[in-house]
Amino acid sequence: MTASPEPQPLTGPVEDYLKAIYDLELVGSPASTNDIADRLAISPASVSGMVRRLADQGLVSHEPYRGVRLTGDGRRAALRTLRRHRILECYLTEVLQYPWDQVHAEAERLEHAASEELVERMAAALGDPVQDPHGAPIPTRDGRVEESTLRTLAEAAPGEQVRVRRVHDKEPARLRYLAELGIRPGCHLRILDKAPFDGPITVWVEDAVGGATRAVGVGLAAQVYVESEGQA
Amino acid sequence: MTASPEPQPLTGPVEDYLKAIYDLELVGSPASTNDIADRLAISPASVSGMVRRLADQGLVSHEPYRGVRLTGDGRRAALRTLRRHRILECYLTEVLQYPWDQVHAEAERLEHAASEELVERMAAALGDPVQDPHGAPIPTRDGRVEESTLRTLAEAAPGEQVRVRRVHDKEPARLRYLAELGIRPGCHLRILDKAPFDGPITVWVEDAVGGATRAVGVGLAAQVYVESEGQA
DNA sequence: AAATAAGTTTTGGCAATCCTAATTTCAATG
DNA sequence: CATTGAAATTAGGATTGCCAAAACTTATTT
Repeated sequence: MTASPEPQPLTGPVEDYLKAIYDLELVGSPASTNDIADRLAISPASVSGMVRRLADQGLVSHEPYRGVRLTGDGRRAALRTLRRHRILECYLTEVLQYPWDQVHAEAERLEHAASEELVERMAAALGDPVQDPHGAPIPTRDGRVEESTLRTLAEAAPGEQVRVRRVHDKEPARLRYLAELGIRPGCHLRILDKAPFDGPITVWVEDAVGGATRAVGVGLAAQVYVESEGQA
Repeated sequence: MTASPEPQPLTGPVEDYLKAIYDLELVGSPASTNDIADRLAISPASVSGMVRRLADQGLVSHEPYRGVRLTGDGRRAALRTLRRHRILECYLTEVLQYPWDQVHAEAERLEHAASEELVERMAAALGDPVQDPHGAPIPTRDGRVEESTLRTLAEAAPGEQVRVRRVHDKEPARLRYLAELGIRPGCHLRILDKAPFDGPITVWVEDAVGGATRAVGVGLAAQVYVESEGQA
């Protein structure tokens, strides 16, 4: 039995890069320099520089002009950070009553400073949650996640009944608006109509008080992940 | 009525310097380069460099070869950080059941990342505590503290009865040992004996189960602050 | 006053991260 | 196969923070 090697502490920026690459890789292909740059709002040139350092540290493998992939170590580090981030989000929401749209930003800052110890105490206080307030799965202590491939609300067809599983968490304004509409993980929707030419999607929100009809633009609908529950 | 100017966010190291200078200034004289260096465990050369930047930012005033003093802005910033630190310590101890000797290190990391918002939510959850687990006073939101000048246990005379008000918090090992002895803020001691030549101080610890006699070296006793409660 | 000890500052460097501008590479097109 | 446009990389700089070693100031001692 090999002792699990103590993961050396990474800097904040390094953790951010690894998270971004992890996320970009989820769709299958390696993460491109530009995508990483967009995601982190820094210049592509800076990404080139950092990617070399990450490769030197064995956290990613880099094929020039082809993109970046996490190594085993890199992936484990990314998942540790993701676990910290998502447990922090749960804790801020459930225990400290943080508003839905603010938890992401706060967790983003805390995740680099919080120790495993602290995060595990929070997880225990919450009874080891399995998903964060936006529906994202929380990696286990030993680095397992089940990242389900979900369709977005923008892809659902009229007549379908769906359950919202997850929503994007980066933009507070959009989150506040979704909350207003009553659309949040776990809620049930029926797709009533989908206007042509990328027009709005009209849905029936079961869980709103007495149910309600709402129109959602495609841009927003593309950030809402759903799971099919049947046809009307 | 002037609007309180939004304090710009400071970097972690800057906050650490300000806290150190605040602490060193408490004894009256300006903080010397070497003292700051010792406190932060960095070289005097680095302190010189940083002190210039702090002075440029108007956070400290610096008389070369004479020492450093916080300006009004610097003092306010130091107290904000101190408030964050101490509330975090309370929260970790009371809500998350952190062991006494570990809260300082965790709070030290979190204080630079936690927002006012988060800290105020924690303070509210605790009912606005006025002192941290080691007995240090918590500055109010508007930057008031009552830093009482206390004697140390090393200065107490045999026959005195004292109440422990505060203990140094930086060294986990010493804190664990003090906890073992039953010496913590709020507890009552009677000084039984003080051996010559900086020898140990023998005390009767009221609050230990059934009371107990303990011998404490001067080094440790100098880190325990007490308030007189009478003579035997 | 001169010498010395103690403390402080300056100098010159290094590492991590970021930037802009210029250059190189890849792949697609005429 | 030469051109071209997009994407990526390198070059050259800035900033924040840190350090070790050299140079300097102050204060004390002879």
